[in-house]
Amino acid sequence: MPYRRTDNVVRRLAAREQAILDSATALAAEGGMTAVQMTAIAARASVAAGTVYRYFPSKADLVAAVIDALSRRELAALRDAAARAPGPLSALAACIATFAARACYARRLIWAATGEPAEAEIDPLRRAFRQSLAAEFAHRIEAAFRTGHLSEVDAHLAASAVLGALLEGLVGPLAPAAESAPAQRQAVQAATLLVLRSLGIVDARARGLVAQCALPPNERAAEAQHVA
Amino acid sequence: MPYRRTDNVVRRLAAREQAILDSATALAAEGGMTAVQMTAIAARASVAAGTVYRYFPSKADLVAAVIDALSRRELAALRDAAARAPGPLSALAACIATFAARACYARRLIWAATGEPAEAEIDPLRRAFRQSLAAEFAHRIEAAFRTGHLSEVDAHLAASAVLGALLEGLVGPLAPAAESAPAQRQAVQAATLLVLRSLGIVDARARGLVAQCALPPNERAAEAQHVA
DNA sequence: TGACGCGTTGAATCAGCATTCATTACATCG
DNA sequence: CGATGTAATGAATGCTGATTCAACGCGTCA
Repeated sequence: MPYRRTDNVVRRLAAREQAILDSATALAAEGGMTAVQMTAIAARASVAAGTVYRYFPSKADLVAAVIDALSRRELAALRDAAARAPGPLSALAACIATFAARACYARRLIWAATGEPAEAEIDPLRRAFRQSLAAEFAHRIEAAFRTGHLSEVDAHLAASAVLGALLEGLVGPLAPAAESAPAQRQAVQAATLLVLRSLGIVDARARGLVAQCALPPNERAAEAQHVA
Repeated sequence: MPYRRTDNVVRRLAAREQAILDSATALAAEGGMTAVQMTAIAARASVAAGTVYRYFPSKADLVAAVIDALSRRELAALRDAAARAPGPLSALAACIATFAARACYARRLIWAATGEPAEAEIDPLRRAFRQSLAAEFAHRIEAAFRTGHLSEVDAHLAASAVLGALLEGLVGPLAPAAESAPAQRQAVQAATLLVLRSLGIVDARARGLVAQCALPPNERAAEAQHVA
């Protein structure tokens, strides 16, 4: 009878793969892309360097998996936030505010996955990540526009600009180091407001939308946990 | 009598230094940061690898010089555009539109100098470049705010967001490849409009400002030359 | 239990580039 | 024209970090 993998073994293998993935993610979140090195990843996952290659054929593939997982989590959160909203306009606002808040909490990781120096090999992955975020925004922008709530804009351009503004304003190296939680919340709201106004939503209304989006603090904390 | 450098020689040395600088800049503009390699730079400047080190102690210093020169050129252009404007609000608009237009023309170079993967060593330089651009925007935003033309905003945050929006919308990899000159001009105007609105300038007024900023085509072409 | 296959190990290998330096070519000067 | 100091050369060196692979150990099966 041919060799078969026990359930137990299958589980251990899966756990190990996850451990490697987590290790890589944690390193990225703590030290940025420069800290994502095969030996470091292996060490952190309590595994030998060669073992990593049994699970991921190359570093690029591993990083791809990390970014892919992050991408799925973030997109799901955005869609979820949008789905809870009563209409297209608040869905758009919720989407933006949610991204801003989450990006702020998982700042280093998001920056590593979108903006930081890295090998050329993995650049396409980061592009894909940005692409999907922008596409999500574009989708919401178009929906809100169709119901007549926005100035006419090129949704694609606007979505890119929104993404860039949030990333640069909140997670990039120019953004001030996160001090207190309230300060951070305020930054998130300010950024969201800017972005909503850029889409042609008048100031007063934009402020209303931002206020609506604010989640109760404990719920936000819970989300932050999940991101980390 | 001690050895002295003839004027002629001094000139040749300066020319060579400039050639090296130009070579590095051209490589960055054509192939991005990955193409900026010492041997390639040397070859393009018709010089041996070692020679580059007579002029720049390390690659980081050379890249620093490239970015510094770019930074000075761009900042000068922004200040110049602002100085021509009749008041703080149009100065702000001019500054934004000018950056947008120039970034669009020197797209690859600007992207290499601000957003693209690169060695960790030179990351601080890129940060400094972004920093000075953002500072220039912040300065104009504050001036315009003091004359009461803008919504209240955190100038620093707003400036970062503006920079991010323009970079992501116009020069980053998500931005559509530049087709025709008119298409590009339109993109520049659309991006400028978005950004002005984000600062709380109402749509109609923002459109007026954008229209004012449009330069006659030949003048823009001349500027583009200078950038390249 | 013994034979066998799969997963693991980690030191050795490989590759890409920046950087060095012994040598060569050239300028300056008496 | 030598003598001497300066600039240029480019093959060799060094470093960093991904990737490989022969030896090993553990789990599976008869």
